[in-house]
Amino acid sequence: MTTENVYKNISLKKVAEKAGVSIATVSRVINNSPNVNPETRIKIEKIIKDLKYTPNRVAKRLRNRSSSGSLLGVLIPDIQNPFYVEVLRGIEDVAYKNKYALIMCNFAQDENKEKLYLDILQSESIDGLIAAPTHEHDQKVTNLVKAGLPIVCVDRGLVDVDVDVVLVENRKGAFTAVDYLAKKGYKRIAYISGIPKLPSSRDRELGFRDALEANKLSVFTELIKYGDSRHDSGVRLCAELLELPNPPDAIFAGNNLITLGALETIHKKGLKIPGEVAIIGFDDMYWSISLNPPLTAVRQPAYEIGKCAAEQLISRINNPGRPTSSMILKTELMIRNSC
Amino acid sequence: MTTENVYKNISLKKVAEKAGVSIATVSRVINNSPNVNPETRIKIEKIIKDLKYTPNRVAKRLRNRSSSGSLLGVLIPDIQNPFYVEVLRGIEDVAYKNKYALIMCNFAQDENKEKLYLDILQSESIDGLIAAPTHEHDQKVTNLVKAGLPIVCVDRGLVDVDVDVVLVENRKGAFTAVDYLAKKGYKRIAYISGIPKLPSSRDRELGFRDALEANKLSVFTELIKYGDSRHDSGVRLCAELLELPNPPDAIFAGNNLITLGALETIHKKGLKIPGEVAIIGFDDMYWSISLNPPLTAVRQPAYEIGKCAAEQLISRINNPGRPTSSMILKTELMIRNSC
DNA sequence: ATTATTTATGTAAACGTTTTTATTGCAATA
DNA sequence: TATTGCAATAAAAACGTTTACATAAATAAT
Repeated sequence: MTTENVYKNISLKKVAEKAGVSIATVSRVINNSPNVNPETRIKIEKIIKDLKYTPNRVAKRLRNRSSSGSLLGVLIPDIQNPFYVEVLRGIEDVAYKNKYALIMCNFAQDENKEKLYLDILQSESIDGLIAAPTHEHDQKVTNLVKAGLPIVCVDRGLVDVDVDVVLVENRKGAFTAVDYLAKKGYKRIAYISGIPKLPSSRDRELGFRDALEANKLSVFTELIKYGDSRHDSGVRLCAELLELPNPPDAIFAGNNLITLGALETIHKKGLKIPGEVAIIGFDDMYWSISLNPPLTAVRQPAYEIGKCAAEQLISRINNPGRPTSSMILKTELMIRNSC
Repeated sequence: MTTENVYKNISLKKVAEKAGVSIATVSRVINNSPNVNPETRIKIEKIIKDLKYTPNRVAKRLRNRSSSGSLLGVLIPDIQNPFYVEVLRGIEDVAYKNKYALIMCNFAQDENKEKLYLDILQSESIDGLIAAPTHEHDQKVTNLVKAGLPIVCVDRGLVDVDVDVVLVENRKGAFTAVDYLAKKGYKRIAYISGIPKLPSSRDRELGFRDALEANKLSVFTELIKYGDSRHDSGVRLCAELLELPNPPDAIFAGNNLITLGALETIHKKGLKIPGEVAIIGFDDMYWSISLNPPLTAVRQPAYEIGKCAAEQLISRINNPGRPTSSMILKTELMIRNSC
């Protein structure tokens, strides 16, 4: 049933034996505590090298509830979304530099899965967590924050508790995009929203409405569609829009995956972009230029988000007392040919 | 300097106290071992529920070198590559179903980073590893296999040791693609290869050559370019190809990222696809249809690869003695409009 | 010369499990 | 009745660390 690995690492004990010294002393040289005889230190260091000793991170974590340079959790909603992949890259780079390993949890927008993963993370005694919670009132994450686990939220904040957070200017970014559309002369602009309970979706909708108002365009409620932030909902909702008796002349897509889905639908219907319908996306991808047509989109600095979040997290781990901070990063309009 | 989390989980001890019983007994009901009084069991189960006890996975792993349902390592070369993201999804789904958490290690084609990550993984006492090693002779991974750590290789095998492996028919897939090109009448077909020391790159080149030969086309060595499997090399090598005095009329791109890079270059030069230059890719993406033009490509069942690998791994963990197996999955030509 | 302080090291407890071994009480067997 | 066997449980060791405490020797202070 259960198994046994043959391989076994060198432990402190082995090193101590070889050096004719107690494990405490060896531990001290490893964590270079003061008060160890320079000669002893050198001798032990040599043995450590010879034996290729590496400390056991599991034992370390068991002993020290939070041990420096150990394990970070990452809880993301959808690893198929290139945005989160970029965020992950940013996190990973920083984590690696600081000798943290990453437990990756992709909860696929499933709140049950999220809960289970959080249990696992807690039970793995992670040192900190970067999370994009399912929504602003996420109980489980909120509780963890309250319990004192270092946490940084990305893409979406938490409302019932004070927590570090890294976001982008969703409202402003959306405004820029839709304003651009309006200035180009489009009159019937649609919005395909991601999951409406997400603050990012709502903020983008606000930006969308701001821009329509600023340009004295009316908002047509039938042109606002709410989906689930995934590719299929882009496909489906875009079809619904285009089949309207009076379809939109331009579409603002709420995220990456929705944009791709919408493009798919438009192409399937054989419509010309931007001639018959224009499209602008929230979220840029490095291959947006190779899309048909090259996509105009609001770029989120995804890599930066991940990087900042990881830095914030590590800073909090090292200094749990410091006041919480929220970083709001800027977006950028990447103008190409889809509108 | 170091920190202390306030939060602390319920331990076996607490449960045992509450139940007026020894921790051994509690442990027994948890792992439902036989020989525990049904009444005691019920009583303890209730307390476990009341106290919301969850076992500490760290302690578990420390005690049992390999404890069922704990930690798996994933070592992948490039998380920016959508192919690996799909593989990861497959792995993650299976892992989650079996209560394994995943430590994600993205070594970004950097052998040093790979080594460091492997050290970390080992020191985390992972139960098993899914890896796409840097090359067939990867010392570190080879050693781990020899040491008895359950390992499954994906995308690339290991040559100095017997190991489970999940691959696709690279040679045949490449043949199909290039044969398709040839049958369409293209005469000067180029190949942009990924890292040449990877077996997958080499196999795809073999398939490429097979197809040229089968169609009585000559291979022009100046039309075979070797890169590093990344986006930039696609951009660069495609440019080199197109600037040749006698440029190719069709390009077979060795992977995902290369295809995207090549597309970028072709578009920058304002060439018509497939009129002025055709392109066919190895690796399909779910949004290939939205590219300009919709991309014809060889589809690897990436999700399946991940799924199979994870299943193989778990099966090996539960049964370390079983003979190694290699699974070779089929590819599929997705015909669209880029050639 | 005596006491206090510092320095280097060792001992042992603790983290939360699993598991081997030991200890009960009780029924069954002789 | 004495012995054996079994079922249920407890006790304790082990996994590999860190660290508070103890000890001993060496140095400094009185």
